[in-house]
Amino acid sequence: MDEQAPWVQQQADPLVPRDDDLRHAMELLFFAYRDFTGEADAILADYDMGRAHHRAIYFIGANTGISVSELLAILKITKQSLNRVLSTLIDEGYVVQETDDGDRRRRLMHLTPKGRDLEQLVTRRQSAHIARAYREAGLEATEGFRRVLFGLINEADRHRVTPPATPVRT
Amino acid sequence: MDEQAPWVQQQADPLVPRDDDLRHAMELLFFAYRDFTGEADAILADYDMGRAHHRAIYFIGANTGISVSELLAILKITKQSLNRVLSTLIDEGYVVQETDDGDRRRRLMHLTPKGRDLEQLVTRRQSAHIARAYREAGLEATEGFRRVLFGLINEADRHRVTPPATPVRT
DNA sequence: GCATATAAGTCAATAACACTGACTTATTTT
DNA sequence: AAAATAAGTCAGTGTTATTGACTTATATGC
Repeated sequence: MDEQAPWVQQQADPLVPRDDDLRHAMELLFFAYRDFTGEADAILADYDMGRAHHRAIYFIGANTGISVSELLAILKITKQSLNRVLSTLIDEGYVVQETDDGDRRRRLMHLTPKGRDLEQLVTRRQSAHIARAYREAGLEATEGFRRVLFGLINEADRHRVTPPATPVRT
Repeated sequence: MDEQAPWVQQQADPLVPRDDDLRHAMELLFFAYRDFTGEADAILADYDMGRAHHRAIYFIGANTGISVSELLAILKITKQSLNRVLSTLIDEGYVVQETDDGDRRRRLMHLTPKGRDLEQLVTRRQSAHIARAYREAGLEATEGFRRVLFGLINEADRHRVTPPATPVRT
């Protein structure tokens, strides 16, 4: 008796989304994310890197001076997984680490010019993808897109999203 | 000479999104997708399955009678990758294949009751996640969410998204 | 009927990305 | 001085994906 009878399943209240609307949302998320990341993956493959390298480069670029533990909290992977990626990026001169003067246990990371170049190459390509979708959907739709996605993020992690300099609307 | 001078970078035209708005969108996608899929991954781990198994179960459930090649086109993975996952699902009784009477080369797949149960267990949990975000964002925002995500999908694949029975608005 | 194309399945080898658990080193905090 | 924290490292493992070659069965075009 887990199933609802079909004649009461379709809710009149628009604040209670129907099952097929929720399925639709899940599929949109899957396909959009698949195509969005596929673009970056293709570029990174030319550099013998994968998605994990891109994520590290992106978030170090977006958070200059980030520590290893902060980056781990963003990526939600283990230290060992990050280490493999980070070692490569440091060895090949995309990222540098510097000891924090305030707390000498911490290693603050930033991109080298080479790292910045690669980050921008990928980010620009992905930006163009998003910019097109934004233009086609219209300004109001982009605000809704942000609101829903923000709501999908665990509350504890919402503060990690870097907000735009000036909000488009409140 | 790839960079724009900073004093012309901020566009007045709202249809040309700013760089920081696009970065914001990319981060929202990353965090939202991470937390959205994390939920399903956690459930599937109890069944010794991963994300790939879930995707297969989901799309077979959503497209009863789908062929192997159609499923490959949705997942955009190789036949070999799918085969490993599919073999497990068939061996353990979540999925069955039947030869298509019209074209006997094709194997049409559908979920068993056991498969349907698992699919619904995961889908319901994820639905609750989305339903909450939808409710919090409001009806208008959900429409924007859909419009932008749809625009992020490669045009050639947009027809693969199962639309809701009745569109919420046009 | 034969050649070609398509759908599915299979083999072997490989790589990217992730995991667990245990442990060391340096540094800061209590 | 003891405990906690940040980073790094070691060994072993698993999932998801890849490429390339190949087989089988069936359908289609000529």
